[in-house]
Formats: sequence, C-alpha cells, structure tokens
Amino acid sequence: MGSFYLTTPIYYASGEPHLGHAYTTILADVLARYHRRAGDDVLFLTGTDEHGQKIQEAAAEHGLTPLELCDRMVDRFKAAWVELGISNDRFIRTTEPEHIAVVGALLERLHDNGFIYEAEYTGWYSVGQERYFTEKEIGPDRVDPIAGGPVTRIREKNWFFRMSHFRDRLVEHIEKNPEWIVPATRRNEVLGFLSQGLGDLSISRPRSRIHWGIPIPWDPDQVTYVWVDALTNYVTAAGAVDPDAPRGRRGFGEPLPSRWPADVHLMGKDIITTHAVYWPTLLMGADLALPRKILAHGWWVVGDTKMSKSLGNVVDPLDLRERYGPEAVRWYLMREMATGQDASYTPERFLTRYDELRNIFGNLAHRTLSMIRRYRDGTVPAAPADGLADETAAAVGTYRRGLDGYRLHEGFAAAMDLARTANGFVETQEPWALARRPDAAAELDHALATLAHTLAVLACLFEPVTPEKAAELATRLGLGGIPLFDELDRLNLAGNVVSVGAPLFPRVDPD
RNA sequence: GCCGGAGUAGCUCAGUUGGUCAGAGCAGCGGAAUCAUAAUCCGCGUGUCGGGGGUUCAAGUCCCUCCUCCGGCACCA
Repeated sequence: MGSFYLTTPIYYASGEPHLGHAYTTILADVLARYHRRAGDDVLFLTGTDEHGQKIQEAAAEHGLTPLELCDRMVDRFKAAWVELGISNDRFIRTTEPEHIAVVGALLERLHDNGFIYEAEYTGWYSVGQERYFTEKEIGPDRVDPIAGGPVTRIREKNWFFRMSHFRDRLVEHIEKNPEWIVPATRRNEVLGFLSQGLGDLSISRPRSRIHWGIPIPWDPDQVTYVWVDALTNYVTAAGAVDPDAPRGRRGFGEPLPSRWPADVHLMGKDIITTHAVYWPTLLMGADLALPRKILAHGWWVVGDTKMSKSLGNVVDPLDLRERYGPEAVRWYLMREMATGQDASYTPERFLTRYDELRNIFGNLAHRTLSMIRRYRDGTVPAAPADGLADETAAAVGTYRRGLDGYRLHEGFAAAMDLARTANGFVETQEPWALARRPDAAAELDHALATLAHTLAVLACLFEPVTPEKAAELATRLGLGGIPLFDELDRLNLAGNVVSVGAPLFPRVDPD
C-alpha cells in the first residue's frame, strides 16, 4: 500500500467560495478518491488563508474581530465542500496555533541559515487604499486601480528572503525533472521567468500598518507577509516540523517522520509562480524536501463573453448542482476540461455531458438491473462473467494511466467508453431474445452475469467523480461496497440479489 | 517588445519518436431493436489538417516565413 499526500491552495477567507476554488478542490477530491480506491493511504489537505490586510479591513467594516470574520468564512467554505462531496482529510487554517508556531520555526530556520536580511522595500503605495500596488496594477498613469487615487513611491523596512541565492539550483531541478511542473507550458513559463533573473522576496510588513499576521520571531514589530505564512501550511499539515523541539531537531535538514513531501500541489495557473518559485526556494532555504509535483490547471472561460455580458446570462456551472445534482457538475468539470488546459463553459456542453451520464451509464445500469429482475428473478446468475473481459481490462488500464498521469479527462472518457461498449454488448446479445428460447438459458446467464460484473467495475471507475451514485449502484448490485481496483479481478456477483430502483441520473426538464 | 502555446469535419476536440492519421464525441440523415430514463445499437463526412515555401521515398506530425487567437514576463489572494 502506497501513500499519497495532495493539497489544494488554502483559499483567502475574504471572499465567498467560487468556481475557481471549487474546480481545484474537486480535482483534488477526485484524485484523492482515486488513490484511496487504488489502496493508497491518502492525506488530502485544503483550508483557508486567514491573515492580512483585507481580512483585517473586512472585519473592521463588519464590526467583527478578524478571527470572528474568518470563522464565518470557514463555515462557508466547509459547507460548500460538503455540498460538493469533498472528502478532505484535513482542513487547515493559518490561524491555528500549530501553524503559527511552524511558520515561526521556519522563519527562524531561514534566519539561522543566513538567508534573511533587513532592507527597505520600495513600492507604489496608495494612501487611500492603504496598500501597495504593483507596477502592472497602477498602469502607465500611476493611479490605484480601485479608486483611481494617487499612489506615491514610499519606502519601509522589511525583512527579505535571499531567494536569488537559489535560482540556479531551482533551474537545475526543473530541467532535470521534466515532469515536476505540469503541464509543460507552465513549466516553460517558469523557466522563462527564471531566465530573466530572480530577485529576493520581501517576507514581512510593519505591524504598524498590518497587525493581523504572524509576528516575525526576532522582530515583533514586523509581521509575516502572505507567502511564507500561506505556503507553509503544506508542511504544517504534514507534520514535518516540530516547533516545540529545540533548534536543530525541528525537522529541518534531518526529516522527522511525516507526510512530507507532498506528492502533488494542485493550483490554478495564476499562482504557479508562487508554488514553483517562491515555495521551492523557501524549502531549499530551510533544508526541507521539495514537493514531488506541481500541477497548475487552467480556467473556465465563457465562449462568447460579449453576448453573455450584454444579456447578463453568464451561468456558473455551480448553479446547475441544484437541478442536476453536485455529482453531475463534478462529472462535467472533470470530463470536459483537459486537465491543465483552459476550457470553455456552455450550458449546451453541460447538457451533453449530463446526457451521456444519464443515457450511456445510467441507462446501462437501469436496463441491466431490469433484465436481471425480469429474466432471473432479481438474482445475478452463477455463470462466467467474462463476456467483456478484454474490453474491461483495456478500459481499466487506460483509466489508470489517465489518472496516474493527471489526464483525468482521458481516464473518464475510458470509463464512459466501457459503458458504451457494454451497451453494444446488450444489443448483440439480445437478452430479450435469449429469454424466449429455453435452450439459450446458459447464454442468457452469461450475458447477464457479464453485464452485472461490468457494472461493478463501472462503480469503481466512477466513484472518484460520482461517489454517491457509484455507491448507490454498488448497493443495487448487492455488493457490500464499491470494489477497490485490486478486487476487480476476483469479483463474484453470482447469487447477489439486485434492486432496480429509480434511474441513477434522472431525466431533467431543462426549463 | 521578449518568450511560449494554439489554429484538424457544423460544434467541442484526439492525433506518441514523420509512413492505414485523416479520427472520436455531439449535432444531422438513414436503419435495427424493444430489456431500459423515447433511453440503446448500427450505417453515412468531397474536412485545402490557418496561408505559403522547404527537407524527405513519405509531413497535421520536422525546418523557414506570414496571418489570427491566447498565455507568461516577480512580490498580484
């Protein structure tokens, strides 16, 4: 049995959960469920990033303490994840005492290693917005992009991380490990970014300006700026750092038994630089291992922006979960987007994907169960179930290669294709014709046993995306649970009493 | 501006290292069947594989060039 540790970013607690958060989290959930089904011991981590100026200000506006505001937002995120069937093993909050202590320990390690220094940060500051803006944000007119007010060039004391020191090491690591950053286009971008040189990273802000943050251990007048605080959650949750141990035995350099390093960090392509540059260099600076893989996915875009905007009818796929169910949305998101690339969302495409779920997979289950009931009194016949053995083995192979290689859309296409193949098997076998011939009883048994077995395999293949429906299918097949991959070959459904039930994916009136 | 990616049937897209690669699904047309959620299955595509040039016995598949679209270019939650 292997072990698998995967993460989503922790989401900033100043806004409501949206499709971007949901896609990453569902992607992670599907992978987590797949690995559990493959027998791995999985740690699936998500959570919230709760420090910083925006939280501080939003809390003040609502007359709450920052932590009170975060508590509310955490409830929103957790509720959203429950509704979407997310099976995270751990939900981390950056306000947890353990995390705060680990961030302190990490900072001390970087400091002890000589990679921290004090300098002046220079940037464009908006007095009106009480924050810095980047060159890109203020544009050529040099006004703050929110209110259009003036920005001024100011300096303040910050602590800096000597990120530049690690540039060559990072480039070498990326070049020697072509699969470390996927997809390749993001890897190229990171290499291009690094080829232009790498500066140091400001890692603190004056407490006088931002009080809601983790103090710098050796300088209480400064608080940790976002990146070190947020990214460190991955090692906190892994148990890789023991902040209570004496310096030198906290897990840096000489690893403690833990879940670190992560097998994969998942994120949207907007924060690839953070995860593929800042984070690895921080880990290098603290003598911690690097994550095994960094996967940046694409965005959902709406095809005809102009038209949608003028009509005001931009539909969020998440809204469809009320009518079609959360698992239909999960299926659409995983099936339609080539993992890593952008995809365009349209209601028509969603309906196409729902229809295949309903007509190909759902209907296969329903017609099979109905025939077992009608022709064999609801009991799976004791007969060889090998009518589709080759096709099933091929589908499982393609499926696993797809998910192992983070091409989820290919894996799920293979699962759906197996259902198509099974429908074809029904047509060629014509069980209804066999049933009229007393001499064809063995053939009918063979056909029905084969179909029941195929459905059990499909329950396994669909479980990562549509867990509740897969569980329902397994129950109707008289199984105690959804089979693991290792169990597929020795599945025996003979004698199982099945129930037909309502269609797994009902017809939905699109109006 | 620099770097990178994409442009394949009406639509969404697959197409490893060049040689049944001209494909799948959806839509459309025709047919079969009736176990099933009017679901399923089978058959049907004269596509300049963005334009042009080149390498090769052979190129969506490599090279050059042009056009169009998109992404990245540091402290952005």
